[in-house]
Amino acid sequence: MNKLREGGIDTAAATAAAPQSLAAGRALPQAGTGTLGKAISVLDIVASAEEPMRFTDILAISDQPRGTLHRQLSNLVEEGLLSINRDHSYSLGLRLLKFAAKAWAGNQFRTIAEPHLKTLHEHTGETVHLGVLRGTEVIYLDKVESRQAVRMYSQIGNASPVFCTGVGKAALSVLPDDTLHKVVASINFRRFTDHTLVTPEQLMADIEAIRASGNSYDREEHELGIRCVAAPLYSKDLSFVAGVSVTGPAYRVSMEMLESWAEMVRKTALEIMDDMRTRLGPRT
Amino acid sequence: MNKLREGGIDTAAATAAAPQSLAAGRALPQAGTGTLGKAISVLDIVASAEEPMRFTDILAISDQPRGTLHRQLSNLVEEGLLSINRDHSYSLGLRLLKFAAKAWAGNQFRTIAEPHLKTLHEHTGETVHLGVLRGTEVIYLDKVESRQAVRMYSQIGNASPVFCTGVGKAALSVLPDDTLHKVVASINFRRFTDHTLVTPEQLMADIEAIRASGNSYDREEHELGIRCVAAPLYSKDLSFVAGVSVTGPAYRVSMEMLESWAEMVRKTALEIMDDMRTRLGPRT
DNA sequence: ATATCGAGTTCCACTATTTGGAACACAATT
DNA sequence: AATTGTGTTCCAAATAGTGGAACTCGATAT
Repeated sequence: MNKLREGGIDTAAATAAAPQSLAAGRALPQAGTGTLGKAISVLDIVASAEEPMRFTDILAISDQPRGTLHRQLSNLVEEGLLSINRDHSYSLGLRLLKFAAKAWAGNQFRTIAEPHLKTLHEHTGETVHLGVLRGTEVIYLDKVESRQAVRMYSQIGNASPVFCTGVGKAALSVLPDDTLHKVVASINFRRFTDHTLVTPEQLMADIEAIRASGNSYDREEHELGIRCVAAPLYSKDLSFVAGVSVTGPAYRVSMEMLESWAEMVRKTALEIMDDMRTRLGPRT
Repeated sequence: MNKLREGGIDTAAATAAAPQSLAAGRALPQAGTGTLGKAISVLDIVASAEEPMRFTDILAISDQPRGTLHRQLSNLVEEGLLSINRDHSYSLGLRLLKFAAKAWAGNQFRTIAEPHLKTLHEHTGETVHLGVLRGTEVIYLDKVESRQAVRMYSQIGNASPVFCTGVGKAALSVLPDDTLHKVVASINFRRFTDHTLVTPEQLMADIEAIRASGNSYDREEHELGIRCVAAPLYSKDLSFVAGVSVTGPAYRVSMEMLESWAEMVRKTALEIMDDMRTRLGPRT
C-alpha cells in the first residue's frame, strides 16, 4: 500500500479513520501504524486526560500488557515526549513545545491566510478563527482578536469537535458524500448546550443547508452565549479541509449581524484559496 | 537500566546527552531509543530545517537507508506528526499543535510560575521570560509582556542556545561540575553578535561569576540591542533546571538598571521554587 | 514487628516488526 | 529515445518489541 500518496479524498478518509481522542469524551485507544503508532497512541491517552495519569490508569485504558506499556512509557520519557512527575504520574513533555512552535511558524497555509484573517477582523471587529479538519476534530491554527489578553496557547492548537463548531461544520460540508458519511459515523455526539445538534440526522440536515448557502453557523451549539459564521476552505485535492469563522458573544452579535457578514467570510475564504493556488503552485 | 528512575542529576546528564538540534547550526542526527527514537530523530531533522525538506535532503542527513527512511516518513505522516506537501517536501504535522497545547496548559511548573512572572513584570515594566534547560538549548515556556501584539507562538516553544541567553546561562550555573562539563562540551558555539561568548573558557568564566552572584546577564550576546538579567530555578533533584529573566532593549534598559533588578529576579525565582515545594510535595 | 496488598519494575524466551539492499516506476532533461 | 534524478516497493534476514510471570518497594493493616 502506498502510504505517501494518500492525496486527494483518500487523505480525508484516512484522516477521518485516524486514531482520535474525542475532545470531550472517552479516548478510544486505537493502535496505529506499527510500533510508532502504538507509542503515539499512548501519548494520545496521556494527552486527552484532564489530570496527569498514573501508570495503572494508563494501563487500564491502553490494552497493552504491563511490561509493554512500561517500556513504551520509558521510551516516550527518554525522548522528551512525556515527562514523569514525582508521584509517578505522566505529563506531556516539553519537547513537544519545540516541535509545535516550528510546526506553527512553518505552516504555509497559516502564513498565507494570516493577512486575510486580519482584514476580516478589521471589517467585523469580532474574533476571527482559522481551523483545520482532522478526523472528527477541528484544530485551531490561528486566531485574530482585538484584545490579545487571552493567551495564545489557550486557543491555538486546541481541538474542538466538528459537529458543533462553525469551522467544523463548514469543513464537513465540502467533503464528498462517502467521506462525509464515514466521518459522521465516527462522531461521538455529545450535548454541550440546548442547541447542540446531537444526532447524525440533524447534522446532515444542517450540512445540506451549508452546502446550499456556502456558510455554516454555530447557534450557541458549543458554548452558550457564543455564536459564529464560518465558510469552508480547502485544497483542490482535499488534502486539507479547513474553515474561517467570525465569532462573537450573543449579547453583542445577533444572528442578523452574522448573516450580514456571511458573504464577507465566504469571500475571505475564496481569497485565501486563490492566494494558495498562486503561491503554492496552480494545481493546489 | 532503569529508565524511569532517572531522577536527580542523572536526568540532567541524560538530557544533556539527548539528541539535539542546535537552534542555529547543523542538526546532528543521533539515533535515540529504538524504533521510536529513530522516528523522532527523523522528525527532529525536519523540525530543525528552515525550509521544508524533500526526501533526498532528509536522506542525506539521516544515515538511514532509503527504504527505511521512506517507511519512517510514511509512518510519521500517517500519524499526523508530519505532513507531506505537493512537491514531496515534508513539514511538521498539525497533530503536534494539539499535543503542545495540552503540554503547555497542563504544565504544573508553568502554572505555578505564572503569577510570579506577572508580578515581576509589573515591578519592572519589561518583558519576563521563563525557560527550561533541555540539553544545550533553552525552551521558552512562558512570556509576560505589556504589548501582547507579538504572537505567542513566536516565542513560546522556541528553542535558543544556552550559551548566549540569560536564562540559559543561569540554568547552567546550577549544574554540578561533571554534568556542566558534559553539556558545555557538546555546545556548538556560534557567534551571534560581537558580544557572544564563543569559547568554553569564556562561558565557564561567566558561569563562575553567575555562581558567585546568583544572577546571569545577557549583554547583547544573542541579539544586538537586547539585554537581560536572569536567575536560576531548579528542583532539588535537578530533574528540571530553568531560569527566569527580565529582558529589555538596550536603548531603554542600561546595565545598571538590570543590576538593580537582579535581586528582585532572584527573589522571584526563590518564590517560585518555594511555591513548587509546597504545592508539589515537600521533596521537590 | 510482621504480614499483606497494591503499584511499579525487571527479566527473558518468543515473535512480529523493522531493516536495507536492490529492483522498479515515474518525471524531468538531454 | 536515452538518461538522470527522485521517489517507491519488495522480501529474506536481522533486530527490536512483546508479554507473562516473578520481583521489589512502600504503604497500610494486623
